[in-house]
Amino acid sequence: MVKTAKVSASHETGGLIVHISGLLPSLSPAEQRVARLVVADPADAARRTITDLATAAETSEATVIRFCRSVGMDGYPQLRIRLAAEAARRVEPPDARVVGGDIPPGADLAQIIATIAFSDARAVEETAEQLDAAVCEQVVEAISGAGRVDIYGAAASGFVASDFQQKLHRIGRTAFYFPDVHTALTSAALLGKGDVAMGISHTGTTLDAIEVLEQARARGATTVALTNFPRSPITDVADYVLTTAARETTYRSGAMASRLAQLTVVDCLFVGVAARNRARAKKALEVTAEAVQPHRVKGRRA
Amino acid sequence: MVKTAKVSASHETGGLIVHISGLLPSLSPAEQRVARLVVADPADAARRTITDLATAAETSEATVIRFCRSVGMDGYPQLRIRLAAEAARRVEPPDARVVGGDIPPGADLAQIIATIAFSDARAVEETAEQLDAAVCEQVVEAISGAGRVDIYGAAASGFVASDFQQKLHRIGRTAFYFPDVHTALTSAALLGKGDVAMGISHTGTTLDAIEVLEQARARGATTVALTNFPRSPITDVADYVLTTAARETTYRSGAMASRLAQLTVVDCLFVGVAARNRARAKKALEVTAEAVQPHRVKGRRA
DNA sequence: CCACGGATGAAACTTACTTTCACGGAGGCG
DNA sequence: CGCCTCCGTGAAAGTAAGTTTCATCCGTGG
Repeated sequence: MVKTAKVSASHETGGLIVHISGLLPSLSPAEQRVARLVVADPADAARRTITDLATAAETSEATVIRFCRSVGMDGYPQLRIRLAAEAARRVEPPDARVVGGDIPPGADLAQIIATIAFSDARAVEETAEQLDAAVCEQVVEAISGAGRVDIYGAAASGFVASDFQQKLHRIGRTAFYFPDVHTALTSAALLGKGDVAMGISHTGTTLDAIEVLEQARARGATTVALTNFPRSPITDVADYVLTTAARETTYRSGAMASRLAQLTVVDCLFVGVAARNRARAKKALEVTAEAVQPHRVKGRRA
Repeated sequence: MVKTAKVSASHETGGLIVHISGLLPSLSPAEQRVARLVVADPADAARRTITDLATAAETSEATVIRFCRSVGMDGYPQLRIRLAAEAARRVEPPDARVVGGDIPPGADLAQIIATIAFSDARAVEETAEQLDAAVCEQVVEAISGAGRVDIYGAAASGFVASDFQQKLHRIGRTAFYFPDVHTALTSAALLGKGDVAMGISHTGTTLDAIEVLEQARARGATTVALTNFPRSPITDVADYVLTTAARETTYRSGAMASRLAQLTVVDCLFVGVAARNRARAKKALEVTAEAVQPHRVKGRRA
């Protein structure tokens, strides 16, 4: 558990708002009220005094301080300053009404496209911003040295898991993805020291993924979690925690932005692993590309 | 105090640093020392407490307050916040070397992350920009009215296809995805007028996808292609062509940005379809979300 | 039903910020 | 030449903001 402790130290710059929204579910009700105010209008919050903000959130100053600590700040003044900085950096979204998070009932397709692209792109950028390079590095190292890598994810996260599996496989690393929990658990039971198990769950509450990591950990394997919520249950069973920064809107079950954010992280890990052994990875990619050549139409593409 | 009065009105936003340097000569010696510190490193000044800054400027807190008033602020906290905001606005452009597209051999993970995030986010944004809303609208309409939707994609595009299938399924539309060409062809043969077949291929040269669309078209189904290359072979067999805008870099076989771009398009179509029948889609999402509830850890994510 | 633990706000407390005021030195005037 | 005035200055008092402590409340599980 010690190694994950330092994860919190990352967030030195940027992504504070997203970071807060990520922590939101893990906060107590009163703190959530504060968090919502802050997220809704960071610039405004930065202008307020602690008493003022406490009143606005219908709570006490003490709770506001607790909130500050919960999101990793020393105290209120620091939060204020970080919020001011964050707010200043903010790019004005194309259409405030649309981008507010939700898609209005009467929206036409052009609006929908703008909204989605905005939140998708933001998720990717913000995820990268708050990603802890040190933790990534360790995960890359673990994967590079692993005899075997098991990846698990359900539903939408399953695609991501599967995508990562395919990528690793293509550069010659032994990786598995099992859509079925039972098979995954069986496989996890066969992992050992030096192997890696990775669980992907946006909410971090998917029982199946947690079980798989637990099993893998019990066998001595290194466990990695990829989730949007830094304090969700899955992080309890992970040696390394990688977080995404997606604020899903309505249709959240559609898991749109979160999925892109997860893929971004996967890309980073993939390139990291590939970069560790450029020659071998490059060779593997060329060979695999050749293999599918007969399935392509020759000639123009422009 | 009269001299400073008029200054306060202007400079509501931005240019604070410049403003201060302009006023510098008109300030008293002790205030100038404060001003110089502030101008030299606004971000650092924002971090300091008033006592701290006073000590650093070898003066008293009172002078710092006077300085605040001299430059038109209400008090120290306001100055702090404005400085933080100002400092944050100075965005340093991402490392050109990294962002150029390719990843240099000696790159560390932080660089890799920045590069990937940049190209991924760009792909998403640019794809949305060039996406033809009218074509999307027609595709959405076709899918909404379809008795059945067959989606085909190979390898990386297969994930996207599968993702789309799952999404449509979740909102109650009959959609299929077959990882196997043979099965896909068989299925395509059973399509008819009013049905939709969608082929996803980054290069637009994947034979399998083309064959599936050809088959579907021959049966009277509406065919849709999703590709990065607007004039690639697959577009010849498609009634509607949707394009992505991803410029893949090295490791292109890794299909990173292209995949995100494809997913963005899929998201747009999905939301478009869902928006056509909000009530039904919402209901379906709720029901499906409930269905997996037992597989989640209960309680808040602490 | 009780014991427990977490969440919460009131109040005590500390620190940061602001104001007041007295000192000292520069310049002006008698 | 000396006194008077005014401005800049920091010490110290005063006020407001932020922080800690602790008693209470409420839901949970034994």
